[in-house]
Amino acid sequence: MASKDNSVNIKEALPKSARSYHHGDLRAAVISAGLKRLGEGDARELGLRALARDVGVSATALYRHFPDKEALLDALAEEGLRRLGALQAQAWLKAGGGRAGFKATGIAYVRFAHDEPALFRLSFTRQMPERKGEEGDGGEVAYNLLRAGVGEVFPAESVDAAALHAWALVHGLAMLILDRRVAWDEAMVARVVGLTFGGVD
Amino acid sequence: MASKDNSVNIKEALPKSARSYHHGDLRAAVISAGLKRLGEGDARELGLRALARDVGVSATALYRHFPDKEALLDALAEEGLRRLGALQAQAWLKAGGGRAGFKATGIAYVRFAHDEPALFRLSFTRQMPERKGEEGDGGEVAYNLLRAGVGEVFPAESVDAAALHAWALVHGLAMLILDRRVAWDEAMVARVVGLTFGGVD
DNA sequence: CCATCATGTTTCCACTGTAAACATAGTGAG
DNA sequence: CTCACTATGTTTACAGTGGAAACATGATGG
Repeated sequence: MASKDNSVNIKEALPKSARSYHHGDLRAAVISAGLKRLGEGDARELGLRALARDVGVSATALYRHFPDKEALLDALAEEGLRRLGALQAQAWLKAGGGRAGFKATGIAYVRFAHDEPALFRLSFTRQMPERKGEEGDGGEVAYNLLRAGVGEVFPAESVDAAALHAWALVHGLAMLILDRRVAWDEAMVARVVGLTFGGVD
Repeated sequence: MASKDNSVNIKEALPKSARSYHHGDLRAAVISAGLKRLGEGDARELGLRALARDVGVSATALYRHFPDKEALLDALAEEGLRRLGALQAQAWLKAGGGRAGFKATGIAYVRFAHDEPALFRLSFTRQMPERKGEEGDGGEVAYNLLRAGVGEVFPAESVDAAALHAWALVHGLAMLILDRRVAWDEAMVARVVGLTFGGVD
């Protein structure tokens, strides 16, 4: 139960702390390094070796913590979803909930994609590992907020369709911006999101 | 002008025809092979070598026709956009234009993504090569249809915002389906698209 | 007929993910 | 305390990748 806990500490891979064999919680360190690398521009091809070098460990050491590279990327993706959820929750609160709050979560979604393009892309451009059913996957916060928001804004209509509509809108906007199909322009984003999410500015 | 013409002939790489040195228009053959491979499931990592083998030529031969792998992928992506545009145009006509036609183009967009996931992803998940300004890029048909449709459905509102809204909606829907965030369900897609695109069933 | 050039082949290299064998460092039982 | 055990990390090795360089060949135009 409590053994498979993720949720990275951004504490720079605590040099000497709790469960520390040789390195001191490598798993967290390598994820942290991966996030940093994704944050900078040199995203594409974050190689397994480069990542290991960042952390000061030899490449194959990572295989003690992840079965393969895909698993490592999955972990990074999960952390991305968690951060997205946190930003949305924050936006919702700051706007005081309701219609305005819902719109704010939508804008936060797109802004996150713009601010962390590599992380966002990694988080979503990845075949879902077919949920077992339980086990939080980091995207939960975002999804619950979505449902709640939809419930408030479209109380009468089909929640399923409306929720999917809202999600697809912001996700498409984010993707089109990431792939340079449309230029980043926050005012424009706000207007477009407003068309569906309603609410005042 | 007429020298850089793409637009692949699907004629199985015409064995003996016009400009045929050793192979007989390899460029077209390799693109065709790439599309086939994308069409089947074995999409991920369509390797340069495997592609060359498909076509019966040795790997480095491809470099006579494409500066590097990226360029090859760009060509495939362009063909994908062309096909998408064609399907949308067809859907528009069959529905008789107008609101219903516009909605049909939206549904066609998502259906294309579902039917050709690898090709769709490749076509869009690729940094735009910063248009020179002229030079059709295959996505033109789709974009023009979008503007025209928006003009008919939202004559009063801001065309820019409405067009972006419509595009983002279908694109997001497509992406979420591709990445298994939501299940493919044509009826649901039609309903969601209808929320924005309006029009009868 | 031959020089040229477009096309294709061979060979090679740096780099990648990862398997296998080995090394080491903490831990718990006797 | 000691010693086997296990979790962690290192070295080495290998197949596969995209791509450069040198060489081969076949069409073509003077």
